Amino acid sequence: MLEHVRRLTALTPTINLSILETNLQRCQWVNQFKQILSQMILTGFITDTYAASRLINFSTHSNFIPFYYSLKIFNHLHNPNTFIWNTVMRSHLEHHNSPHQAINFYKLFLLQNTPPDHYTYPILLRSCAARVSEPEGQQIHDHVVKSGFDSDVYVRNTLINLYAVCGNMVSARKVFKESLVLDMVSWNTLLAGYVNVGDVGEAEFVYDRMPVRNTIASNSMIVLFGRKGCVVKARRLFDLIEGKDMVSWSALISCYEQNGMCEEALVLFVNMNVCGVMVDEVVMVTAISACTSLSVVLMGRSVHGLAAKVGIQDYVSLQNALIHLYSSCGEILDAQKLFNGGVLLDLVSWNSMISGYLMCGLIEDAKTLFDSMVEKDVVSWSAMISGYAQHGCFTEAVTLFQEMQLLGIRPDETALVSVISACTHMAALDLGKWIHAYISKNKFQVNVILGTTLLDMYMKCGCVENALEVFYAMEEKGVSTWNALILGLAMNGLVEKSLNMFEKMKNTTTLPNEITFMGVLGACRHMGLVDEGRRYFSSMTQEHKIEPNVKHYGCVVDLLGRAGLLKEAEELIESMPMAPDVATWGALLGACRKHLNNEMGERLGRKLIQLQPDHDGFHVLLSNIYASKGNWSNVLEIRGNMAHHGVVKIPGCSVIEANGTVHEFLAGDKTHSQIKDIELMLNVVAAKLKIEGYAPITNEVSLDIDEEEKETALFSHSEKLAVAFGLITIPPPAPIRIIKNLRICNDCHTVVKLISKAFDREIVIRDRHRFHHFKHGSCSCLDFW
DNA sequence: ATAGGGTTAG
Repeated sequence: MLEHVRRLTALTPTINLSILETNLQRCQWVNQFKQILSQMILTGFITDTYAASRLINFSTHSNFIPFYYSLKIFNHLHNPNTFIWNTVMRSHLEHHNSPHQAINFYKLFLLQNTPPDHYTYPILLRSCAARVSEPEGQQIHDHVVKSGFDSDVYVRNTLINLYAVCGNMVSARKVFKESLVLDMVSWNTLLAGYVNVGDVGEAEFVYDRMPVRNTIASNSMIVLFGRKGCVVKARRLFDLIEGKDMVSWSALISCYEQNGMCEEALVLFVNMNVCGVMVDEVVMVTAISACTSLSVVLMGRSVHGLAAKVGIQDYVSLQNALIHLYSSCGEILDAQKLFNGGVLLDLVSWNSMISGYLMCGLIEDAKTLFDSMVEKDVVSWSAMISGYAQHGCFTEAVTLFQEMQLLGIRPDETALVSVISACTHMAALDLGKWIHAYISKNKFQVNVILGTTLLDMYMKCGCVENALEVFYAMEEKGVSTWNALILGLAMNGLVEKSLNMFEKMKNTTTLPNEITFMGVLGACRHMGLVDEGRRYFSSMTQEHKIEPNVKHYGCVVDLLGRAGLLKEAEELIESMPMAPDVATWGALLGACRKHLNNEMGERLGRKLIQLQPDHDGFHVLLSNIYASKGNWSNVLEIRGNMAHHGVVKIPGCSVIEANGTVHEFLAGDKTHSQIKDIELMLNVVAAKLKIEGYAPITNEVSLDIDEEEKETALFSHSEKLAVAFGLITIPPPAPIRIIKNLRICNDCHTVVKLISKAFDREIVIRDRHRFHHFKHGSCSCLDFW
């Protein structure tokens, strides 16, 4: 080592201040720096405090010298002066993102009996501000007062900033008021504090009383107006600014963007370029974000091109925004190209790419990338879990959540929401309850989204009591919360309570939306409240100015149809501004059958089968109409057509009893004993039905099932029907598979309707899409939202 | 030396 040093110093035997300055100016590599350092140690020049401070200053400000070098030099100094201490502390704060270390160095500094100067405290106060740590800041404030630097205007301004950043405007204002000297920075800092806490009144008060209003102050006000949704005020202020700078434009553009006025944001961005104002990566990120919201990939490409032209395309934030843009617009290859070619990628880039893949449905690619990550954060896990949940991979979502638990990573709200929604879809009540307990145990804040998701889960799993508990415990409730409550109660048959809750909602400031009215109209339908249904329907359009959607119409058509108002129902269908969906027509056809209006039923049924021959529902509805009149030859004709069109489906669903017990019915991982109960039930029904003299139309149906389908599910719907009519015996239990995208078919409906009639028992069946509520041999459905 | 603008998971 010593030999090495000697060899190096032999090249430049002497050193003094001017040689040091020259050498440092030329220094571009770590080895050159090492050479200078060795020389200084060997000549003893390092003990010259000023020379040492030049060396430290250089090393902390260069980007090629590792920070531990600076610290090593620092440790070798015998008597570092205040300047050197300040340099090291500032370096921790500014270049190494460790304000905590800056404060630790201050503690060492105090032990040295070296007096701090007026540069020392601003550095420390900024460190506290960076950590948003008011108690630490308060301590430094005490030191400031003791050391007498509290009259320094720089120190006072950084104190105002500290309290402002921590949101303590009382203290910020106190420091401001007690200042003998106030400059523009003091005013702007106080103003920025009120902007930070979102206090428009106080901010305007300060802004109006400023002796001089410069561009920085006006820009702050634009930001505030933008955050508060006062777009017009922001624009007016922008137009009044004499010397608009890049930040003024940037602030207004992001004001538009944040308030959903993305076209205006882009127009302003183009204008900014036309006016020859310089653009940087910050304003470009905002512009790209606006392009993403509007899905205008071409505009995004031109911003990308501009960034390349200006030479700032390598900024990580810009690349991340572009990855997000391209994957949102389905241009996943462009996103991938950016990601693979990115030089300076960060965690956000990886997370954006993962969510980009997920957005495009490339689940495997997302998982591969996720697995290859060396360092994952909560966002990575949440993105992956919620991606799984959104694509119906509920088992995978839950498995990944459990993996995350095993690694001891605390999930965030997104992960919890996603996994609860997976539980909702799978009717995995036990796991859902476990997660609820986990949330309570770990003191997670149950906010609107999380609370609503839990409430929704309990409602959709039939646990009304638990759902209500969650509802009442929630401090803040959003429209989605009320919707989950109102719809959930209606779904579970508590219709009166559902309507009561809607009346309660009217007393709050939360306005109902189209989903709320789905619940309300659905409740009226369950109860057969024709007048109320009509009234709510008109209040939705008249008072609340909500355009009814297909489902709203369908609901009212069903309500009218059930009440026997077939003509009115048909007229409503004809008045619809959009094409009626299958359920709407189904409601009217079902009503025709119930009210024995064969003329209308046959007319509509024949028309619909012609329009949509591949839909099993219409065939069944028409055959039911014939069956109710005993026209068996017509029934067989329609059933034959069904087989011809290949529309016989395999069903699957879960049955939820009023007490919340969930039975997997026809599919799902359940024990044989539960199936046996159902078998037993069906056989009893079969016996009853036979006595009542139903015709065995199921002969035909069971023949329609092909061998392949038989292997897929243990209970095909035709077998069930056959069982119900006592025509065949149940085959020995085979392993039951979970069938995805379960859908209750019409024959399954028929069976359960019969059960509900025979046992005079209400049954609620839930599949992936809706609740089926069976009562007295008829069924009404409420769709999920 | 202290004051103003942006992005990612749902």
